[in-house]
Amino acid sequence: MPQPSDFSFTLGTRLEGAHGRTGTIHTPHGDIQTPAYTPVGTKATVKAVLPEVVKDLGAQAVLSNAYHLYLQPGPELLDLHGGLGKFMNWDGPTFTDSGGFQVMSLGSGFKKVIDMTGPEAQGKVGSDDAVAPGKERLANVDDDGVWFTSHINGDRHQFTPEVSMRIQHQIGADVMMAFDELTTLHNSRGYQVESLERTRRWAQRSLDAHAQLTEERQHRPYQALYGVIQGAQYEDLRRKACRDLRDMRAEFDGVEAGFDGYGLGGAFEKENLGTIVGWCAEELPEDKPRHLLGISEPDDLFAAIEAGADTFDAVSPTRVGRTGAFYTDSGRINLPRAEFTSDLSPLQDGCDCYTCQNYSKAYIRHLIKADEILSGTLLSIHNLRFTVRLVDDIRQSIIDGDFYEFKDQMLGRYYAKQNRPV
RNA sequence: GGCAGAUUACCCAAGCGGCCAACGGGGGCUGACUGUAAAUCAGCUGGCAUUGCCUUCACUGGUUCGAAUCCAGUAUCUGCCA
Repeated sequence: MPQPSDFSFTLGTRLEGAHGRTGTIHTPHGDIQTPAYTPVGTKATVKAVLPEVVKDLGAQAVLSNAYHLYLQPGPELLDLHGGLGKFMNWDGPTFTDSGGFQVMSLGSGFKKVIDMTGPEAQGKVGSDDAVAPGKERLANVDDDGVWFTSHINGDRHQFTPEVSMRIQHQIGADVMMAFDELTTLHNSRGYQVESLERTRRWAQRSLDAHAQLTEERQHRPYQALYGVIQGAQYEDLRRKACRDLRDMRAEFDGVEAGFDGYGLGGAFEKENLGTIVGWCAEELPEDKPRHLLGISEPDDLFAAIEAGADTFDAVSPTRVGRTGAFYTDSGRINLPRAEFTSDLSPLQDGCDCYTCQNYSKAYIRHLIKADEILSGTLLSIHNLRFTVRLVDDIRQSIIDGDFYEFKDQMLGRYYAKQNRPV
């Protein structure tokens, strides 16, 4: 019978002088050495990359999205396949996001665009006027849940914590996220307070629904549930959110249990990302994993790992790759630039990825210019490998005791863009 | 040989007397992208300069206060008729 104890976290090496640590997450589909970056495969595919390649480049897990898979092809089909992993031919651990991100990206995230045309930013984003009136919000929040208008066919769907949990159970990922509301940096403190209270109630409902579904679906391996912490940039709200979720309990077959881990959510400003993660690390239990949602830029990874985050997902490596840019130790670079027209060198000298082992900048640039889809594949592979390797190296530096030296060296080079020959 | 119609910036193409350095594509250049409505999106693309100025719409000449737009001639191209 599946039970919360089927999922666990073992602490490894602690980072001196901070909350950072290494560890191992044990899931029914294998272990994850942390810290770890997990590629995003929203619709049960890491866009443009074969799952075997994702595995070969060192990714330990992938994260998909409940909202997108609910709309298409429907969670029943994944259940029929025996879960997300079997469905997409990924035999390692899997995560799903709850659909909480879409509350923002299809709802208030749109408001952000409108806000930018306001007095403060007037004249800076001329196109928003043209775009804004024609678009409508595709997500509307109330206390019970969120009404989504499908971007695929316009159908209306209500997402509630219970709906999200049912869908995530059907999808069958090893780690699920509680249904939350993601706010933006543009929301007022008043709205953040209101939203956080809603997210707290949704977390309890998610946990209750999860306990019930775990009982109902005993033929499946145990699926872990992370509570998602919001609270924007406010210390009191973040700390309260952590304590609330830390103490939350539900009854699993007569046994009380809480969340199996925690998702750190919200829109972050780079300057205070580490600080916010640090507040959370102080409040959250040390023996539960902490997943920072949607973050993967090198400086953010260092800051968040140092402050105590264990796993990360973000679309950046794949999206940036599909849209023509690549990561290097010296910063992110747009490959379509004319200077690379006949550059026969790999994206990054010394990179061990499949792309760099076999292709030149000039070739991949040609693919982009010629509109060939292989460019997206090759750049995604490189960017994923870059990010996975960076986090692996950070993990090793914690074990070796030279995290801070590695951080200074890496970030010094990465952000010294102005010194880069162009 | 006759008749008709074309000629616009790198390419295609709108414009048919002033609001035109000239719509829109393509191409080119640059930038953005962090729980993916994203193989997407944005800006620039005659020259020079801080509002502005200068040289352009095949060429030459005219009409007009004012022409890419009207007239005449020239060149080239395309149809149709011999």
